[in-house]
Amino acid sequence: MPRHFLRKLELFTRLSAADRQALEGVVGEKLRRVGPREDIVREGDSASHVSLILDGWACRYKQLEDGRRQIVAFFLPGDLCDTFIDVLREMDQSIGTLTPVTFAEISRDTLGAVAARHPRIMQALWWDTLVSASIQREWTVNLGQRSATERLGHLLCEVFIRLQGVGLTEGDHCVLPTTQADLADAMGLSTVHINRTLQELRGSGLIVLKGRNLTIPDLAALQAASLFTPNYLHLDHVGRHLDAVEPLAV
Amino acid sequence: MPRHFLRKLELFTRLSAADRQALEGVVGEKLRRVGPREDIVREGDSASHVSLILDGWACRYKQLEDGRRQIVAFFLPGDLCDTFIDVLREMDQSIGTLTPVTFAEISRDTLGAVAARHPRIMQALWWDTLVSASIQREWTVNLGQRSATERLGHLLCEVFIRLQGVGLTEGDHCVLPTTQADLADAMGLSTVHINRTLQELRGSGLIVLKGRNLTIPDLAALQAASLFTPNYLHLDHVGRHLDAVEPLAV
DNA sequence: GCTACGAATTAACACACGTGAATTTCTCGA
DNA sequence: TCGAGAAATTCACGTGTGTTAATTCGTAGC
Repeated sequence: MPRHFLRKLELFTRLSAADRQALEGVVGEKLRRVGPREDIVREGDSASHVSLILDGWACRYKQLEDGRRQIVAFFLPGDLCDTFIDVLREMDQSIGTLTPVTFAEISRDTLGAVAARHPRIMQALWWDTLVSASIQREWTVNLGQRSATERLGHLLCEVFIRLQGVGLTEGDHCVLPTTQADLADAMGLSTVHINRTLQELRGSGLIVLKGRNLTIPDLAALQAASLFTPNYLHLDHVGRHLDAVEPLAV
Repeated sequence: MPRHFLRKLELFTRLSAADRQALEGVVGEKLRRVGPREDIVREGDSASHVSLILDGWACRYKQLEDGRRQIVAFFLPGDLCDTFIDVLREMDQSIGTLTPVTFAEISRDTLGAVAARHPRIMQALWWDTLVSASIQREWTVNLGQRSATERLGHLLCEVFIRLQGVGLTEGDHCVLPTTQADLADAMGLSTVHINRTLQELRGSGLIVLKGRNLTIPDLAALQAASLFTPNYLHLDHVGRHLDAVEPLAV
């Protein structure tokens, strides 16, 4: 069931059959399905649950008092939403869906128990968390320094490579189910300018975007044009770096 | 010695005398002192060390190929630099000083051992990590949605309150040892525009900035003008939220 | 196949912010 | 006290991106 998630974790470590089985059990517990543009629950119980996206796209966002919205992270299939982190009191940031989404609501107790019995899972979860933090920092760079074209190109590279990591690309194309307004909120640009920028990327042949279908004919070229380097996604880890990544006293 | 650090952790939990003593021992191990505008070491040994800022300001930044620099985080006295996180291979992001800095280089083994024997320290370290992540997300919002004035005002609110948390403010003023160029790199603005924006904040009486001395006569007013809400700093936690924050299977 | 509504696209105009460069002010060591 | 370099400030001008609003396109429902 959580094949994207498993596939992602295996980018980093090798899971045993028992590991995989344990994770599948956990995911089966409580499945939820919601439509597009809905908020995934986060009050009260939020501290006790983690959400694992099985299908569809979601995002973490913050809404300012005057209505401006900033998307600070995209959640793709296989991503864990650490909803539990800071929603303790004020829940300043929310998690909402962009498309219809199927996700598993996992109680932290359950996940904690599994992780305790399966060290590799624990390590993989850690890796995932650290990568998410790294992505967050890269978004800061993206918003702070890159021009609209670079910025959007950078995002498309990231999304494509992340989707690739969970087996959701085919050759040089993938889906891009977001609205241009969603992209605008993520990039800190207006929808009009997102549109202009997409045209520009299309015009220079760096992307082909028809409806929800995105094709990147020459990923290396798009990367170069966007000053994108994939290192921050840390896909180059394979097992032996485990010890270096493992956090304090597990 | 690590009084700022201890003070910060105690914002969140109550440490015993033994806890404090353990931390002080750890910090004494290896002190380092570097000048302004230097990089704090991060190769090879970086994965095995954590740096604790004792005095001075540092930052995490990324430099693009063409020279543009984005500061993605400020490290103030009492802050832990989780250098160990992603500098494993490519070390895409660096940590550098803004002023002369004194810091303790703590081996992760040592810190891990201490944390294992002192659960409250472990929890406090966790809290600190989660707050850092929350701040990072807020920076994304800041760069994406806020105007230059709001953005800079927001940063000043954040810095002031963080300094307050470690006892480095006096009444309504504190130091701001950064260069306008540093602020520019952090805010994704040009130095010229930082200057203009500072003038504007001065003009409206929201700040008084003379040399390195920053006064905020009416913090609430500055907060309002900057759409700042302190909730993301999670200073409202006191002990009893521990269980909710404690991460997976420690 | 037609309707209706959201999404994408386009256009005209405004302005926040960037750029380059000169000038002034600070800082601090000799 | 002076001088030199760094930081701050100011100016003139250019431009990337925002805003508003109209138009076209796509698509789901009837």
